[in-house]
Order: sequence, then C-alpha cells, then structure tokens
Amino acid sequence: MRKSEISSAEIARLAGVSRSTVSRVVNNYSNVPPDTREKVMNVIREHRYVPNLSAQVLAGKGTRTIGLFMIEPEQVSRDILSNMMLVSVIEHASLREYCVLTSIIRDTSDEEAVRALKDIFYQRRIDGGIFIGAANEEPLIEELIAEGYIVGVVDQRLPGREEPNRVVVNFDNDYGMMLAVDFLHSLNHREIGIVTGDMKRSSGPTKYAGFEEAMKLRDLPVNGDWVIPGGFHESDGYEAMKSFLASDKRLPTAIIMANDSVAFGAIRAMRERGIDVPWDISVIGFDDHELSSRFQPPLTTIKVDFGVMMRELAEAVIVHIEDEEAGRFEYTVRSELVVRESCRKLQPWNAQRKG
Amino acid sequence: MRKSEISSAEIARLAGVSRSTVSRVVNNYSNVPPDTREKVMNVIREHRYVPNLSAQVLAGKGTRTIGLFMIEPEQVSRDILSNMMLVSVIEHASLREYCVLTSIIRDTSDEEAVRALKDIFYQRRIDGGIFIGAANEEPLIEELIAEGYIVGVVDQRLPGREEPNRVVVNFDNDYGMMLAVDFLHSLNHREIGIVTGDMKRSSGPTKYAGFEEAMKLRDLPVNGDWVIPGGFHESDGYEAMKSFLASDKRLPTAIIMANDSVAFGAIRAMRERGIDVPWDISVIGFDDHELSSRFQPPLTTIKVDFGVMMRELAEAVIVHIEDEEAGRFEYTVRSELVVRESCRKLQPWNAQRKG
DNA sequence: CTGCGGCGTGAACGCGCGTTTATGCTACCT
DNA sequence: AGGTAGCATAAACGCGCGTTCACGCCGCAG
Repeated sequence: MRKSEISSAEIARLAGVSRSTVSRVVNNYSNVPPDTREKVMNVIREHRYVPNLSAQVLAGKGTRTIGLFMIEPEQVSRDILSNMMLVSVIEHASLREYCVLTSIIRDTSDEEAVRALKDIFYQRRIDGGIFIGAANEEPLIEELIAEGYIVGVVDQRLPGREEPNRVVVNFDNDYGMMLAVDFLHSLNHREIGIVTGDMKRSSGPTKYAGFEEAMKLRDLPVNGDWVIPGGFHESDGYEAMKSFLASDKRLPTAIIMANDSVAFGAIRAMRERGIDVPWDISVIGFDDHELSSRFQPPLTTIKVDFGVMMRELAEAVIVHIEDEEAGRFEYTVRSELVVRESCRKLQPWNAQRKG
Repeated sequence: MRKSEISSAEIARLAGVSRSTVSRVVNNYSNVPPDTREKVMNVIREHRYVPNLSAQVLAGKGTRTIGLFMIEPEQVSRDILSNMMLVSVIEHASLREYCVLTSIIRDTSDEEAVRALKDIFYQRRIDGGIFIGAANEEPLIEELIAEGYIVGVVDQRLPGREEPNRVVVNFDNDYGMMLAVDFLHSLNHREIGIVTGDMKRSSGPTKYAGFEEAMKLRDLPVNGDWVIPGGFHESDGYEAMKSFLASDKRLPTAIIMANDSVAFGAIRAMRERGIDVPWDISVIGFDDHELSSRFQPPLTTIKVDFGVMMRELAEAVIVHIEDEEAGRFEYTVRSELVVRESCRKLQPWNAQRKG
C-alpha cells in the first residue's frame, strides 16, 4: 500500500546488481565505479528508495534521534520560551539530519513515569537526550549519565568530576544579575529586593546566587525581608508579591524578578494596592518575554537568547553522539540589559525609603 | 557499556529456555504455563530487559510513534497555545504508549524541507502524523494521505470523498462566531466588524465563514469596510488596526478578533489613537489566552479547549493506526463564551454610530 | 606462460525480534 | 500395549540492512 516500502534487495534486483553494491552506493563507498553507481542511483531515484531506519539501527547504526524532555512543564514555563527552545532544538537537529522525540514528565517522583521515560532510551535506543527544567542532581538524569547515555541539560552547575557524556549550557546568570544590580545601582538604588524563582529548579538557584554575588560586589546589603520566594509563573509573581505586601514590610526601592512572567504578576499585585511602577518601585525582569515590550509599563529586563542557547546545546549533544572522544562541554550564553520604562532614577537623597 | 542492552537470547539463556519462550512471555501469549512464565519474568526483571524496538519493527510491529508537525510555526502561533497543543498530544500519546516525534516545516514550498519531512515517514516508518497549522489542501498532506499514511489535521473542512486515513478535529467556529455575534447583538450592537486571521491557514477561513453565517442569521449586514485582513499574532492585530484607523473609515461599534493575541495588538493600536475599549468600541477575542483575564481591559473571548481538542485528535489517530477498519473521523470541539470587560452594552438609540 | 596484487562484486553472516513449524513429551482412550 | 490428542517448547525462518570475506577478473611483472 505504501509507495516507498521498497527494500534494497528489490533495488538490487532492478539494477541487476547485488544488495551489497546498493548498500555501498547508498553509503557512498569509494570502491564502486561511476557507471555502476549511476546505474544504481537511477533505480533508487526512480523508486524513491529510502533505507529503513529500523534495519539500519539493527545493523549497528545510530537512531539519529535525540530526546527532548520537559520536566514538570507547569513548574518551569508554560509560555513562549519553552516553545522557542523546542523549535530551536528541532531546527538545529533537523539541519544535522537528526529527529527529535519529545516527551514530558510531570512528576519526577512518579516511578512509573520515570520508568517510561527511561524506556524511551532503552527501547528506542535514542542517541541522546536533552532535559529542560530538570532539578539539580535529578536522579533520573544522573542514572542515565551513569549508564552511558549522552545528556544535555540547561542551567546546572557541573559536578567536579569528569563526565564526558554530560553536556551543559548555562545562561550567565551571574552576569545577568550583575547587569541588573549595576543598572539599578547607577540609578541610585541601594535597597534592592528579589522575587526568586523556584529554588529547586532550573535557574532558580543560580539566579539567586548571582544576585547575592552582585550585591556583595557593589557593597549593597541583602535584606532578608526583600528576598521573596516565588516561582516562574505570572501567578507565582502575583501571589508572592501579594503576600509580601500583606505582611506590611517596608518596600525596597527596586525589585529584580525571576523572570518577566513573574514581573507581570508582581506588578499586577502591586497595582491592586495602588503601587505604581516605576514611580513607587522599580522593576527588572529576566528573559525578555514577547509581551514585555508591550506591557504597561514596558519592562526593563535582562534578555537571554534562548534560541542560541538551545541550538548550542543541541549541537553539543550531537557532537558528543558522533564523537565518543568529545571532551567535557559547557557553554554559557551571555545576557544583555534591555532598558525600557519600569525603572526610575532616584535622587541620591531618597535612595533610602522613609519608614 | 549501556546496562540495558540485553537481548532476548541472553534472557533465554539465563532462564534456561528458548528465545521463543521469552518472546511468548513478553508478548503475553496464553500458552505458557505459570511456572515457566514466572521463571522467565524473574530474569527479565532482574536484568531490566526491554525489547529493542528497532528489532520489533523489523519483525513487523509498528513503531508506536506518531509525528507532530508544526507548519510555518511563525505564521500560526508562537504562544502558549501551540505549546499546550504539543503537551496535550504528548501526554495522551504517552498514555497509549506511543512516542511523539516532533518536527517543523517553515516553508511548504521548500521542496527539500518537504522531502525531509516525508522521509520521516519513509525512513522511520512512523505510524501516523498530526499537522498543526496546515493550509487547506496542503499538497504534502494530500500526498501522504494518498500514500496510505494516517494523518490528523486541525480545523480543516473534510473533502466529500471517503478517506479512512484522514482524521480531523475542528473547533466549532460557526458556533463560536454565533456566540460572539449573539452576545454583541444582545448588547445592542449592530455594526460589527472582524479582524480576520490568515485566510489561507488554520482557522482563518472557517472563522470568517462562521462570522458571515452568524451575521446573516441575525439579519445583520456585513460591511466590507469592517472586514479587516489580519493574521494570528499580536503584531498582525496591531498592524491591521493601525492601518484601518489610518484609513479614516467609520468605526464599527464592535469588533471580533481572530484570536486574543490579535485583540491585544489591535487594542494597543486603538489605545495609541485614544480609542477606549470598551467605551468607544467593544472587542471580543478567540481562544482565551492565558493573559486575557489579566489584560487591561480583561478580554471577553470565545474559549476553546485546545487541550481536549488535541487529545481527541491524538486518540483518533491512534485508533486509526491500530484499527485499519476505523471509519471516517471528525470531531468538533464546542467553544464557550467567557464574558469579561471588553464589551459594553449600547443603548438602543446609539447602536448606530454617528458620522 | 605463470604468479601475484588489486579491484569490483556477490555470497554469507549477524543484528534482535515475532512467528511458524516441527518435535518431544505426557496422558488418555481403545 | 499401541495409538493419538494435546500441550510445552525448541528450532528455523524472515524482516532490511551493514559488513566481512572470498571469489573472479584483469593487468603487469617476472
């Protein structure tokens, strides 16, 4: 029924050669004379012959497939970013003639789900996997690495030990936080708070560490009251800010948000209490969400090129698949400051908020 | 190196039986006595044996894989919706123990890209494919169907002819448009415009048809001036409305938007001209975007459950894969009206705008 | 003319599995 | 006791491909 289900044996028969010769032609072996090659190629073209991947795999080739796994997608990002990451991986893989098998794992403590995911590696013999939103030291990932699979992750600290099959890309969160703090500092802010992301996941820990580091470098105190535990969603930002405001603690003059979605939510909560951004408080986001430029007020943010990031990760994973000897890999994506209208310059004398 | 790369032959040897018996156990054949089954199962569990899918495929089984293809993703939707659709398909497939191979095709007139996509079917022998954002009568899809592959599409009219391997889900755009028009009508609007989606793609044509139909049913005139060609993005809405406003045509009293993103953009353009929603004009969107409830003004919209829609589509594709005899399939997802604050009730006497 | 090296090619094997066919065994009936 | 039905299991084949090995041919040197 299906047109293209023609075997190399059939091609061989039609071209009047042996199957070995067809295979040699298909795989570009040098020891086949031009006229024979042409003869075989004609038959191949005419019948649109394409080798059956399953057979190739069985005969020892790779699957040319990488897995793309989103861990607890609800906890990481429902929005455009993960979509862009997906597209970026797929398109780069496609360039290298790889395919992408996508899956989701909602709960890494669900043994059955973990088992199902590992079976994708075992059954399907995929060449490698990329994980988005994984916690640090996620057992699932550690096990896969230990078992010899090539795994790419985003935004995790590398362990000290050498592990040639672990591939990492990071945002330069330290640098990004430095940009944010420096910018606020240049606007005479000294009282800077943060709504953190999920501290167990993704960029949560590294962003917070970067924040502390940057504050320290500029001799600014980190006030525990202003370290507001959040998450990565609009609703997290809203809830975090709402409960902070309800606590009647003194406001900082500026707050850095785990990402732009969180900023949207936090600003919404502030607006409900009559707090104006940037007049009453300055806000900096992270990521440069598609809607940030159109938000009211347009959001100043630290922009990260997720497309480039995921492309680099995909490339690195593929390199490691194709070259067992490829060494340790770590790539860091620079971020940049995008200035819009959510931050206000303070006069030096009111850099400290009264009561 | 990789733990789990154990063959059934090895399992057979360890269990002291033949490979056939192992196969029978794995595939739950009835003619194997309980004690033998248990003996084999123990070895399987101990060694975490998982059959090699490539070998199974070669031996005649399906790949248990469906393709999910996003056509010209930039033209359809960069936002949360396609992400939700993806997640929904993956999760349902996963339930049925299928995997999802994701790919993208940016330009359906790029022959090489089309060829690459078809090769996914040919080489990898995937059992079926789902296309998001395909144009009506897209040749690529028509060819695949003609070649016997099972294909699922969204929001397309079914051709009259019987095609057992074409699976379709539709939003009920007629019904949705009827809801929108009726709601506006109940608010005394009679001058209703529309910013259309891409008229060549996705729900563009069906939404417009539904609009005309609904207007006709309520005896409302469709004014060509107020049929504003748009697209599916924020920027499309912005540009469409901007150029409409620049044309100095008279405004309708209400506009229905191709989707919520378009509404965001159009409202932005209106705001720039000092036009207030809903005071000066009422707006209804489509989709119920995640941000619609938090938009200023909160957007009245026609909500469609994309999750359910894609789940049904995935299920239907799988049913057709597993049962050659499964008949024609078409599923329609009901939409519902979500009333927020972007529509205003008109007094009967100003239902027609002056000059 | 014989021997040998190189090149083009086909036959044969193995990859891991499902399936079909054949075989050995037990139990029962005549 | 002989025959047979039925069941548990092993042996064998094929799926489509890559690859190794061996064979046959040709040309060249001895």
